[in-house]
Amino acid sequence: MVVPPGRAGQAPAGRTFIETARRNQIVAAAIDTIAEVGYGRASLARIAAQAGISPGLISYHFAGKNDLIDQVIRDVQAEGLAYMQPRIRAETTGPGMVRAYIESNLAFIRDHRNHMAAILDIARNAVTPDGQRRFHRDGEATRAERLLTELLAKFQAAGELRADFDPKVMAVTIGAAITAIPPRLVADPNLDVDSYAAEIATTFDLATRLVQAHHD
Amino acid sequence: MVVPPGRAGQAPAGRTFIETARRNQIVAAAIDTIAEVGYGRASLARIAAQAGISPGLISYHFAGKNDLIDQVIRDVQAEGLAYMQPRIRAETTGPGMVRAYIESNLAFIRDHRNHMAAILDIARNAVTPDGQRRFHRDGEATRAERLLTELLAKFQAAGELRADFDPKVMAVTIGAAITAIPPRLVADPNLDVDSYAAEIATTFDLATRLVQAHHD
Amino acid sequence: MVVPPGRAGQAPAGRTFIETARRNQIVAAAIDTIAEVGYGRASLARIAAQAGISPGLISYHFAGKNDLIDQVIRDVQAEGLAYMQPRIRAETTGPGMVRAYIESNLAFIRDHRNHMAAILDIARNAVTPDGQRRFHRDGEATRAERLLTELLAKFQAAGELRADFDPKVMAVTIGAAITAIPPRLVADPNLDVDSYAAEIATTFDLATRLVQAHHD
Amino acid sequence: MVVPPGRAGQAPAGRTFIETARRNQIVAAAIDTIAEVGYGRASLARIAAQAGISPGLISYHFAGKNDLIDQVIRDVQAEGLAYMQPRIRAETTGPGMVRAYIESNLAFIRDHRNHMAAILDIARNAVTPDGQRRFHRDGEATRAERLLTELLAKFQAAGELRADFDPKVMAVTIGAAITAIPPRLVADPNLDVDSYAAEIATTFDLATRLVQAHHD
DNA sequence: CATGAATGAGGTTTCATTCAT
DNA sequence: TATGAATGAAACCTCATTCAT
Repeated sequence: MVVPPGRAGQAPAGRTFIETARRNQIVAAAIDTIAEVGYGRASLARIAAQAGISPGLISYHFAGKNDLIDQVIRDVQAEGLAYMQPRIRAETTGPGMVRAYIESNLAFIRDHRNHMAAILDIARNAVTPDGQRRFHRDGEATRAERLLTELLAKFQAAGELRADFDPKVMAVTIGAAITAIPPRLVADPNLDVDSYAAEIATTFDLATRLVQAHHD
Repeated sequence: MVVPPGRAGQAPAGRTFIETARRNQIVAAAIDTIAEVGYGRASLARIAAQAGISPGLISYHFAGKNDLIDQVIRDVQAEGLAYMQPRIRAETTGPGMVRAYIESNLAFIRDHRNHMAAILDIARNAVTPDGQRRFHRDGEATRAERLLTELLAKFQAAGELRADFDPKVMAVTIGAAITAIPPRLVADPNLDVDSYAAEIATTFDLATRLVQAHHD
Repeated sequence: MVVPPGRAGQAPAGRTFIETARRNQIVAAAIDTIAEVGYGRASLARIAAQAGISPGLISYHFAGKNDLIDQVIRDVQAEGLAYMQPRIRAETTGPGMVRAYIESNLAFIRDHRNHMAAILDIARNAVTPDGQRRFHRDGEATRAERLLTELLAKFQAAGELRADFDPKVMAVTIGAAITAIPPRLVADPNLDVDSYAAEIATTFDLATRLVQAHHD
Repeated sequence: MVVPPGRAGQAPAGRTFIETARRNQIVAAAIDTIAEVGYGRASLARIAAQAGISPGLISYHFAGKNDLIDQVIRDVQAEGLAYMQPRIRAETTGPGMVRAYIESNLAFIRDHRNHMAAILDIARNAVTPDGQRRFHRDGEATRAERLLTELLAKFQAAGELRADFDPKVMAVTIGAAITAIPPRLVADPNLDVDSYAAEIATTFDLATRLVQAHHD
């Protein structure tokens, strides 16, 4: 059902081939389960059933539920960045970068329907044993958000984008527009992601491009 | 901690004064608890502790957890619409409406920090006993989203906004930009909502206004 | 809904007229509620709702749930005996007594559909706070059963009934045949109690009458 | 305490040996608990205590309390029918069948003291979550009652039993006489079931046999 | 490596009972 | 007298986690 996570096949130091395969299988099952029923209902028993294994095996391969969830986050983030970064870095103009960021991000979402839905749900809901949120604490930015903020600021400084927007706020806004899509895509598999992408890209192209002299 | 919900003081038919007060107190405690620990961890026991009452008392005043949650949704939605609608309807121009929508929405959020955070979390996470999502099913639009879609289409038809954007996609995008704020505001109470609002309003002003002739 | 319990109107020593009326009203509501939903689901709140009063009022008039239940038993038993005894005592022959016992008992049931259903359900289910059964302990016979046992033995001794049956076993058997009816009558209000009564009376007439000489 | 339910040792498809043993153990504990304290007080916690296990383990092996109760019913019914049917079918005469029905039923009760007491209590008290009775709805006959009704009608048609009794009413009456025994046997372990059986068998032999010509 | 059995904590809910008004 | 608000215990059930095999 799910495209296997990107690190599949890699065997990090100290892990056997089988162990790596099992971990990847479990992570994939976790992604599908969370995307389908939400983080709150994604019990280890359900994830195990999705993977066709016993619940105890998850505890054998991961230190606990949090450890599994961390691996999901790491895998999906790594895969997403691997997909997006070359496409963004290939752009040399400000507007080109903005468009590439949006379109590559949504293309990744289109091709990995459950991955982003899962980690967004995790980010919003996962808690530590004492009830603190495990992610999005203290308003800290996500990794992608920090990258985008830096790029926007760089092209502003180069005079390639409108100078008078706050790059952090714009990055948050663009990020919000993108992260609105995955849950809708899960709920409606026929959603036309590409046309959403084109609309959103145009929206933020207009919002960030250098303003022309004009007559009001 | 929380601004009391808007219906406070009203005693609907068949409810005593004390009952109305208690229900409002419980709804307020639910809003604060959900905003703080998330819907998934907002057990009736925790909400009761927040309100300083026994868990059983919540069941005495509400038919069940779903009934309480429904009341939270109704109260916050009613209060939000009561705040926003006059400010939006007062605008007669397309750009004015877009700005008023964004700014009134964020002003409401600024003044009722936990309310929107709570109902957004509920909308994303609440499920029926059989595991179906109770809200946001099948990608259906929220009430506010439908309203904004209609307004955008109306001003497009009137030639007051750029004609070639999809009003539904734009409404989703604007909604996403706004709903990104409440969790950040909860996490960082010093967040300057007004400056966020101004930035976002400008962003979507540029994205939706009639495009001037210009030289690329 | 229910025919008011028989003691209505009597004001035992130390009880005001209003208090007696209230107690009778509550007992009647308890009978209907137990007959409808069973003893296990007949909470004080539900009985109070059936009576149109508040739950606290029941606690005011009765020392506790057990006290109320005891009153139900006493009232229904008293009323039943008041109806049956004269009809039974009027009979002078053994077979006549057997028939009168069965028919008067079922006539009382026919005219007070919920009363017997309620006390039978209570007898089978009511427990003390420490979990012991409150009635039918140690196989002790009911009041009606003891009466019937004595009558059967008397007419056996008089040579009016078959001598070689155990009067206690026969009383239990007759009692079982009768007590099978009330729950069926509650479930099927159209049940023809009179024809049941005639069949059962004939059955036990044949079973208890003096055996004729006959050829197998 | 209880004779283990009849399916013990059988391992239905998909169940491990241990699981089958545990399920049988839990069913046996449920039977004893229900017979002792009644269905209403037979909480899963009490059944677990009776079995010497934790309450959660019952939920692990059964989908819920209803699932466990259903298994109790199925096991006891299957075992009872397996015991009674051959003994009844072996009889070729009407009076023989009536006697065999009563005596085999009570012999089963004598040898499985708690089994019938438990399922009778369940049948009278078990309800669905919305308060409907789960068994004995709308006065519908039990399985054993239907069987007996058919047999009585068959032998009536064959001229082997008195023609002018209603076979359904007679079946209800015989069933009532039998089901009166289990709770008494539970309350008084010294009850002489066999002599009860002989008395009851004679009672219904007289009530159903062909009436001889006689002089009134 | 892997399973399935088992536990104990915590969830929502119902209910008899008490008490201020 | 009567109400309705309130409590705390106990019900069923889910779940992360541990452990013998």
